[in-house]
Amino acid sequence: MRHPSEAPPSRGEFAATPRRSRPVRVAEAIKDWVVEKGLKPGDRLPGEAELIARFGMAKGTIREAMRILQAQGLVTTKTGPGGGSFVGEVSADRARALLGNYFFFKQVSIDDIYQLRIALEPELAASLAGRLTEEQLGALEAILELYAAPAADATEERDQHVASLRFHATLARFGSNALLAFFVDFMAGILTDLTVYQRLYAEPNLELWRQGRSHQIALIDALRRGDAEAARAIMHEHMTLARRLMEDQEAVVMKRFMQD
Amino acid sequence: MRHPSEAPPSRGEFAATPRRSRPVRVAEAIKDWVVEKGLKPGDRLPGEAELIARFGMAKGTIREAMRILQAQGLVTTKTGPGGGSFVGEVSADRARALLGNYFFFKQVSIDDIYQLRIALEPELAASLAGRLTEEQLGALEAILELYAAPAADATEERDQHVASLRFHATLARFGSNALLAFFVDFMAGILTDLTVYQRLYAEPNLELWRQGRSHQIALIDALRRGDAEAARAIMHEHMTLARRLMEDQEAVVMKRFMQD
DNA sequence: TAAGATTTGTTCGTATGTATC
DNA sequence: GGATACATACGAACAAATCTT
Repeated sequence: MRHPSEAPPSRGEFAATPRRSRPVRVAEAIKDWVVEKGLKPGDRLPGEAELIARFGMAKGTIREAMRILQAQGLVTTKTGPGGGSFVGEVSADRARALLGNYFFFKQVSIDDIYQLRIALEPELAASLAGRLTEEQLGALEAILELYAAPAADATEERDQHVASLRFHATLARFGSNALLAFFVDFMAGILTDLTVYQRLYAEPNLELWRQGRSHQIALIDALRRGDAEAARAIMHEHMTLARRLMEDQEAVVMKRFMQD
Repeated sequence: MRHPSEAPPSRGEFAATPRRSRPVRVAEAIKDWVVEKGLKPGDRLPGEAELIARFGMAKGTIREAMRILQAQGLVTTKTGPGGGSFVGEVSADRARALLGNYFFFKQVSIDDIYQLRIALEPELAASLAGRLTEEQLGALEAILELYAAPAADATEERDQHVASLRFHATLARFGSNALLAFFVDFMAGILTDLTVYQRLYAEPNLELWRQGRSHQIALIDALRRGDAEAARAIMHEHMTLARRLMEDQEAVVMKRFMQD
């Protein structure tokens, strides 16, 4: 026998489960262990050597398990002394990418996206009224400055639109409802990808620029005044306008897998 | 030299990137390759042996790369003849789990969840009015039957509440807007986890049962009649009621990592 | 600056498990 | 049941990154 350390692979774990491979079982065990121990982001995980001993498995197997956790953003790993694996909070970027891949093979239309934006963004705006610091309001105004003048050509138009989406993403991140913030941010991310990779909004549109900008200026004012209903109404109008301007853009989306 | 097959590890990929490990680089290359080739779910990927040759890397490295893709739900793997790796559509379950982990360390309140449900579920209901088949309507009515009688004890109450959440999840899946459907389903999933793992709604509440059920019956009727605005209004009332009944439940959520 | 220690990263060769024919 | 084709797992050595002295 070459593998004397072959512990009885626990035929009695649970009969119902379709029998997963060892690395995924190890990964799940580690997840459970983290929850059980109440570990928090930054806390140390056992090193490779210890895991090899604890699970009685080969190095490669353990490494594959850690790769699974890394791919899901749950642990980070560093080499060198003091290095090792650590519990990691899943970043917003990674969560966006992971979720984006779910929609890769689904057909999502521009209209689908705007159905959600119209439902969510006004809610976000309303819930933020009167709750932003001057610094945060200033950050929003700084983004507005990026498209203070109308775009000269299609390229500049595209850059401005990306910046405008960043306005919404920034607003989302200021929200205290992490769920709402993520969803809004996610959709801004999709539209950003589209503009960058797909040349949406190719035609400079002076009217869009003028109205969009005035909406956002009015929105900042309402937020500063703490007028939730005004903020909601302005955002609703803003979204409705944006959707109407893209009515002919039936394009399906997701031109790539999202990385990280 | 022990590693003569060490091809120049392409020092010229991109200088800016923080230098990822080989497995993640391979995983990203495969993702790009899938997109480039326009592969679809079920299509074959090169086997281990071929990938080893193509990338000039060791088996372990390639295996770690495939683990990353598996963990993200992008490929599935089978052993045996005719086996190998295949492009896989990310399942809704996996997407839910992956996204759920993002919120693990964040504090999400019941109120946060209901802020979203109130914004989204009425929209979903409205967009489904008049667009469901008799079969789909029947499926919804079948779920309603699961709690036709008031719950006798707390356990039964809990089961009924889970079933009631399944009503919403089912409705979500009938939606044609994949984004909206996922978000609604995701929140039903969170609440289901809470009820199952955390004994929420411990007190049988006859009034909740009566009103909730009558809402859902009226909703099905509106959906069948094709009355979008009625469906929206009923769902809004339903959600508002549900939120009010949990106002004291400030509990934070996410008691475990979601598996698969 | 340089050497050493520590920890993950990668490789190679071999053996085992599993599903198909 | 045996042969085949594939993933899965093991183990030992070597490489690279990073911290300490």
